Amino acid sequence: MKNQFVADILNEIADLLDIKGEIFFKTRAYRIAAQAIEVLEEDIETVVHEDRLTSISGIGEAIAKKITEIVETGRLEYLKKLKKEVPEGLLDLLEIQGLGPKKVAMLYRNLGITSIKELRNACLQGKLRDLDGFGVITEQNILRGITLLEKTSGRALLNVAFSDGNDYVEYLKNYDKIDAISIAGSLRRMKETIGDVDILASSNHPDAVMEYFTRYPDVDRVLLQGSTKTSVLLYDNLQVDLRVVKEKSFGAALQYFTGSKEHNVAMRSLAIKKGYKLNEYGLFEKETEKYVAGKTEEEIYNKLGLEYIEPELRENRGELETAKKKQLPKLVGYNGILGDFHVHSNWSDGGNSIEEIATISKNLGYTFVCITDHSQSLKIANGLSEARVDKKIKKIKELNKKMDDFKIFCGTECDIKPDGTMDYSDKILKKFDLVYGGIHTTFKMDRSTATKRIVKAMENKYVHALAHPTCRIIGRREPFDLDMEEIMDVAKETDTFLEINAFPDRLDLKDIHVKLAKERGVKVILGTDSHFIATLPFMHFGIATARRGWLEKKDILNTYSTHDIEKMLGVKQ
DNA sequence: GCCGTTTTCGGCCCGACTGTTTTCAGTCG
Repeated sequence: MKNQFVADILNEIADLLDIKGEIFFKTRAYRIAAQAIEVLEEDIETVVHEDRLTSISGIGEAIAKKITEIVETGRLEYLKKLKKEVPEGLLDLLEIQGLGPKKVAMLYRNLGITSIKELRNACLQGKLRDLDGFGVITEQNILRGITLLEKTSGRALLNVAFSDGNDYVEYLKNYDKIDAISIAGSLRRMKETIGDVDILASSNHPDAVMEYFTRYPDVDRVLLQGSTKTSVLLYDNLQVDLRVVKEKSFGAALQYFTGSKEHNVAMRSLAIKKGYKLNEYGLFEKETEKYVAGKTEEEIYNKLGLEYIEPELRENRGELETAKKKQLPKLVGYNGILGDFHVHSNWSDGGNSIEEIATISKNLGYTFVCITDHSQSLKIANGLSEARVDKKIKKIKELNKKMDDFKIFCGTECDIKPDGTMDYSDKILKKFDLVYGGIHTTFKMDRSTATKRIVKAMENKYVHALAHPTCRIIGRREPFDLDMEEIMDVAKETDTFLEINAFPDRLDLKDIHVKLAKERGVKVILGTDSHFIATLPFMHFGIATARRGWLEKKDILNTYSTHDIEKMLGVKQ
């Protein structure tokens, strides 16, 4: 059973209880428990069977009992009972911006509204304005919220938010009343998807800055405007928030608005334990309210007895404890990668020649690139027949002779067939510098069959690496339900590298699996899966994921010299 | 509902903005 499945149920309970009007702290307890399970690195089933649930912080007797029931029966009576009391459609209403549990409950009790469709009709008929706390403007805002929800379905991919956010910051940098500026929020943490872009600035003229902010050419609509916080919606439906603070609070605010929420809660608790109070304006002595720190993030972390924690680590996944012991990893740098292992050329379904890919790679500062075209059975992608493999190897050999200080590896992304065998014979596989095994067909498989399929591929002695291990496509295809612990163990035994596929809609392995790999001693390989040279810079997002998984240079094949890589892959000189 | 060398009961992170009010509740992050 997936941990996510259990976490989703607990979050659903929290939402339902919220609408029922339960006390805030009870519903929060369910959300905290859900989060604890989401970041859990081991299988929740194992924890249940070994009776260790209550040893997880945030899970007590009552929730442990419910989790046990979910794991053992696949369902939960309590949830069934709640759903009888609270119509399920009300959960959809919570997704609408500006609607929370109190208002949703009000709509249900007074107007019997249980779906977005009914809500829209009620708004259009002006039925909401007579309810306590509602008005004409609320009706209009709800209608807008519904339209937005239908258009966006929530979150943006990292690359979209990254380029929108950085463009916006460049625009703001031109304004002389802004003293300091930074991206904050989940974008600074480089999370795989971004709900909205947070930008933080320091200035002594906040109102003027907000005015300038709202005049950005890509702004469709100003959602709210104040002197500390202003939100706008861009034409591509991404929301951007700007906060403006005084210089001496910039570090505290940056820390606070970078999050994650869970990291901040842990930080605040730690501050309280040490006799301080931490908020977005600074770190203060609890008794005297005396300002202690806040100009930089570093001084706040240090005052609390912690090493500086990189934004990518701030997810409350053990970073505070490790920072206390001064044992945080020295994360791989964004310029620490020497080449891309996963690139398709026009020999299969890519858009560029091997020469073009090599030239651009060299311009990016790389010392190597690996061309990994598809294998023969993937006809739709013009996979290479065995005869064409020999031709391609010959071609790359010739190109390498002409290159100074740059190496083109000849690889393949060889299809792993449903039974776990490879799409090329060992005789052919042997000829490549690097063999990725990758799944491109038959995605509907149960956990044990899918795990066996991948394990069998990794056990092939000519397979060096596993491409996009869970095969997810963010927003479009669910990941394989895999026994990740077994995958990790076999990867370790067979010296198989697991890929972080850097393409923004894959980012596969994802951060928590990367961290698991590191803890299991499994090495990682980075590739963009580019089919056009324009996407080679997506490597940045793969590195971000590596950093979110606590990886250092030594954990990643791409950081080694060409000579060392050849040795590690067993390439014939 | 969870948690605890300040507590097994009484806390639980907290500030900004909006829209509704006429001092505040709800929502958001």
